[in-house]
Amino acid sequence: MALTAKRYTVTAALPYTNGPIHIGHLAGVYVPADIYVRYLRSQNKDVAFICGSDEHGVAISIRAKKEEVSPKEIIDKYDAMIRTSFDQLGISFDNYSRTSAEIHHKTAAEFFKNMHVDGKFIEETTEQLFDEEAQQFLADRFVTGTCPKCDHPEAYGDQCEQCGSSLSATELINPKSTLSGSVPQLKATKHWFLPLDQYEGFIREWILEGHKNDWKPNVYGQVKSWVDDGLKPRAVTRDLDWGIPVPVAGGEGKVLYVWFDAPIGYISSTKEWAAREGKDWEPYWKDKDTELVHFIGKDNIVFHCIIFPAILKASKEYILPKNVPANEFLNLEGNKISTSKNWAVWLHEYLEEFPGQEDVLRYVLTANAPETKDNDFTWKDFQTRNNSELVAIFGNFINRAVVLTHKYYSGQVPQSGQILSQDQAVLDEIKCFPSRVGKSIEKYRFREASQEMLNLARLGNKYLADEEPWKRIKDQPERVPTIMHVALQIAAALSSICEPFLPHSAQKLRGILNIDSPLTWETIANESTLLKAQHIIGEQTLLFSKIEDDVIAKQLEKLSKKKEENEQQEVELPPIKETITFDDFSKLDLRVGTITAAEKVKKAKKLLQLQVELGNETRTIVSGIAESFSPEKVVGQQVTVLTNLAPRTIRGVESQGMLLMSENTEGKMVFISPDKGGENGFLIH
RNA sequence: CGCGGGAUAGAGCAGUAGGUAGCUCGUCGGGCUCAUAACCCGAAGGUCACAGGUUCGAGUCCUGUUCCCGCUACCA
Repeated sequence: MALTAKRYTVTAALPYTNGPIHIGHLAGVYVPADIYVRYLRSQNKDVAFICGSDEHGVAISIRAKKEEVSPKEIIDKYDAMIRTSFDQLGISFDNYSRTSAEIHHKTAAEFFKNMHVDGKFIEETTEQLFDEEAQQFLADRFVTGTCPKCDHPEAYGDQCEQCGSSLSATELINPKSTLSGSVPQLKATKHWFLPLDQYEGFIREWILEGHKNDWKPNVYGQVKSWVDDGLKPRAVTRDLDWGIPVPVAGGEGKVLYVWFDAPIGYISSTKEWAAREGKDWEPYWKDKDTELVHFIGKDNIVFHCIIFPAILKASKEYILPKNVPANEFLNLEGNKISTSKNWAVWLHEYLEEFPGQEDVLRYVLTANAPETKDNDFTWKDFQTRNNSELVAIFGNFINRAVVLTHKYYSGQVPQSGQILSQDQAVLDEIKCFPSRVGKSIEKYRFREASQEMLNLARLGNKYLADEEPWKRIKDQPERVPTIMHVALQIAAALSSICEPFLPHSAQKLRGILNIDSPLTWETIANESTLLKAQHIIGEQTLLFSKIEDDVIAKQLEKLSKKKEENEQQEVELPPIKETITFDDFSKLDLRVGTITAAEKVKKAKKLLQLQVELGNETRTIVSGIAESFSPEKVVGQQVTVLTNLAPRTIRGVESQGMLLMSENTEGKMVFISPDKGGENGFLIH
């Protein structure tokens, strides 16, 4: 492994300025990226740590329309918020830009133009749904209508929730725009496509063969899945008024697809930084001796491992990422973090409620990072990790060493006497830590690295417990200077080793030990004396403080309040449909039935194929309830059946009727079944 | 359905050249009292999701099954 590259370009996923930053973002991307970068800097490496706000895309445009403000107001608000909170947490970007910046518009447009000139795109005109009232083309998700496969009246343009089939918006019967409610019309529109299929061989060779062993299994597996599935051309332009205008002829009224422009934002941001620092940006993206690393969450894998590399490859000269250490997701108290449901711990709120405890959050998110699978953040765990790891092990060791030094030597590092074998063992052990922690970081195993860092504090506690200077001071006072001397060396080493993980505390610790400039890791690995005899250490203060139960209780209470609010919101019922006549109603043939057999429908996630006994006959009915009930559970269930619904073939099975179902607040299906004593086949009226 | 990731002590996680199952927290017992009731030592606690198979030997390889997450929504 070893850090051999001449320079490093490290990027962290561009946060989307549609909301503030929460702990999921931090654990997945920004904290690990920051640890990695701080580590590189501690090794005196040339690093550019690049990020910025991602400010284009449909979502922002839609949101602006709904709130009746300009997109700019939204992005300005969140960009400012995100910047401040990153800064306070100590995420040490070399540059944090934004994709609405002029330099980015220029850079992205240039990329597009050059690729266009080189014939890297294919152009295609298709018919898409257009909302006259809102004056815009509709993304599939913004169209609803009747599903052509199962007649479900509220299918989305990309997928029907009822039968699970994936659709395209133009297939929907009676389509409706979710923006204005009007009926959209088909309209021809031209778009530019990046023919990813032409890059299949390149991706296969580069990742599937070249990075089989050094990339994380989740990343590698995801890429393999996409490639094996066959890559298809992907549109890189959109009909939208918010974004970077397509800079070639025929592109009027169209913008670059947000996923085309966003990763280029890394490059624009690098340019911005280089200009400010008086550097040349190009080596950071074009020199073969540069290592490019993208920190992202798992949902971004395809963009960073397939689309962006294809763009870089097409533009020549550019280097490809050395690694893309994507993390999995973090849950909160057992539930998925969700911006829309407000189910999150927001960084800006945390910073306000836990002033001076930025490092605690950094530490907890590192120690419990979702590196190999989704993990759960709980406030209880947060408290435990703070109280029994940071406070009890790390902070307490420092405090013991400092208090004893003040007590016995008025704060002066004592001259060590004869070094015994156990002292030497500890001094030797200290020297191993820089490479031990470093190795884990270089392998992107930050959880492991943080625990290794803590082991240095454990070493200190054990050393004090074994040598018992408070006893020796009575029976063997000549031993004590050596013991304290060694203990202080551990404390000094800690002040630097912990820096990537706990930058604020590292600084505080340097204050406590009165160390002016940080010790380099190289010094720690090679020298036995980090704090010389006679050095005066600083005032004793606590490095970390305990978090009491009531603080945690308050956070939990806050969350349960949010949960209640969510449930209340979900109870919002749709309005009563328009009045019908009795004749209309009597057309429905509703009968009591009993499910006698059930099995899953092949190739469908939500469907069960049921045999329903209706007195004189047994019918086959396909129903979208597989996610709420297992086949065994529904057998014997009495149900209400709409028997005169026109038969329809769903996934190759003819369904001869429909079960009446309702849904509860958790989205679980509920049977509308007759009270006890209903008889199969009898009419319901 | 398919594809990808995951399933290991009460909790969170390690464990890929297959060879007596580890770490942290928690629990229990002991020690110590310099320290933020902190620290140190020891112990209990696991049929490594389930079922088969390969092997002298499998958490580790193969097959099948189950459950969770993602691929699919303004979210890493």
